[in-house]
Amino acid sequence: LSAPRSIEAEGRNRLVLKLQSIFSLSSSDEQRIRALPMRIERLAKGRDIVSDGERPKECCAVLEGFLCRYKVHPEGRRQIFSLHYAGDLPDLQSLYLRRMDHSLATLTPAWLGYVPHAVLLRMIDKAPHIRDALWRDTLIDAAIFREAILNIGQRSSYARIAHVFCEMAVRAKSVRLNDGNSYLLPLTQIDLADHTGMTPVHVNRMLAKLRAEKLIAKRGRTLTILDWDALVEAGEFDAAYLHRQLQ
Amino acid sequence: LSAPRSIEAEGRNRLVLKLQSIFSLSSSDEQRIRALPMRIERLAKGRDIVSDGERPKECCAVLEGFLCRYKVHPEGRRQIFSLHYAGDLPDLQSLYLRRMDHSLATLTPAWLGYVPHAVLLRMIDKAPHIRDALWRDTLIDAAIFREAILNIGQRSSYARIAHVFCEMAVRAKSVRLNDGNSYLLPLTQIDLADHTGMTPVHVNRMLAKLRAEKLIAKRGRTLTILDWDALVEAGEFDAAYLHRQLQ
DNA sequence: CGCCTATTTGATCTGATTCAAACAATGTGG
DNA sequence: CCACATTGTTTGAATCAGATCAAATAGGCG
Repeated sequence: LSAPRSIEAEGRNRLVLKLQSIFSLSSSDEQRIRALPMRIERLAKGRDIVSDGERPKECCAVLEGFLCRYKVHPEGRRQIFSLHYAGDLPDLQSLYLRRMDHSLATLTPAWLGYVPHAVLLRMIDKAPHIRDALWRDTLIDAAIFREAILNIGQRSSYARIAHVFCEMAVRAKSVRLNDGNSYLLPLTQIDLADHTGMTPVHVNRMLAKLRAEKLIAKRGRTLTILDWDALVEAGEFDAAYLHRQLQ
Repeated sequence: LSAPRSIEAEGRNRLVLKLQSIFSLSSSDEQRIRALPMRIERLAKGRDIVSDGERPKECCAVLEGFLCRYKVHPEGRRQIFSLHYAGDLPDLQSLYLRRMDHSLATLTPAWLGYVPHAVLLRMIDKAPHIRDALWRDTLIDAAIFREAILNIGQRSSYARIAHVFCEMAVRAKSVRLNDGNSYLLPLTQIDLADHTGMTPVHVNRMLAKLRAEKLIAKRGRTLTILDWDALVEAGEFDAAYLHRQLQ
């Protein structure tokens, strides 16, 4: 059950790609990241990595797979806050917020690299540039949350779906998980519904509309964008909030 | 037009109270905060402090008044992301995200203390504890955004309003802006609508219901909580996400 | 193959929006 | 300090986007 070398290497690559997409890393900082000691583990899909209320002692890096952060509402409904590709550090905030106020789970089988808080704290103490990159990452995280508030609070259900597809297209591209106009988006319609505050039935109908209007195609876990400009317009998408470095 | 000494002193006090509510500050760190050089300014209500797209060179501390962060949706609708009392540093993220992806504005006349980025960067370099406190503050900010996503995405309109009243009660208390069960909440129903993703008309009806059921009373800018337990239940409120230090 | 999980479609219902108008409160200048 | 303008609140009626309920169909996968 130990990780094939290639998975670990590719995961570390995406970690570097992700950070480079939001910050200029020096080559020595890049080396530190590549050398970061990790406990590597595989998790099946639908499993919690950390759960609401826990006090984790490590952060997790996504080496492969697709995760989400979510919280379950008293009446049993799940709200997905954000989605995470390989390269992301989705629970960085646990470094300074001891107790989880939400859960982190796999949406597909995933390979994860666990880094103890103590190790991370030592690294950011020695490499202030990496600290700044990580702080910036958590701030972009917050910007993504703000956009989600706007998405759910103000946009029509049709636009909400289009917006998610635009955002994830940009983020997939940052870590080279796209293939031309196609990219990996292993979300069920139920997941999409939980992310956009809609019902699965209504997601299905809006998806049908997006397909009918030839903006996208979706086959299994692959989403193909057929008309980027039209999708951007439909989702009222402006990538500024993702704060990418000029690429 | 210069700030009365008392307003500045009280504002700095609330800044310290706010940070102490989320972090343990040493007395030397407290002194640094109290001595932080600021350019103090008064702003009328309804004015932008920083606007979407700008590249501010300073952060602002709220010394007195009530602010909101918001973004205007293409069709002209405003989404309010968060509300800010005296003691808050609502645009700390501009330290690491150069370009604003939303706006910050006054909801009441306000006194603000502007601190240049360079000054802040120097301070957090010399006082790593303050840096950690500020990082933690931005992380709690993100937690508040997550809760707003859950609020708008999953809760009924009645619960949404109740939830906002609970959150703001806790936050007002942290900086001593409450008076027993009453606290300052200078929001119009339009502001509340823009914050909760509802229409003003519907906010009005839900407010009437909260009053009819004797959970709250609202007179002008003061909100009085008549039945805290019932309000918490109505809003499905759990303060864990605010990550307050044990008080 | 057969089970389980997801997707699709149709019919009905409802919470919230929209439109409209009256009313109250607040602020401003003469 | 009052007249008037402006902004915010309240109420009613019509309408609609999206939810709910139900059932059929299609895909994965052991």
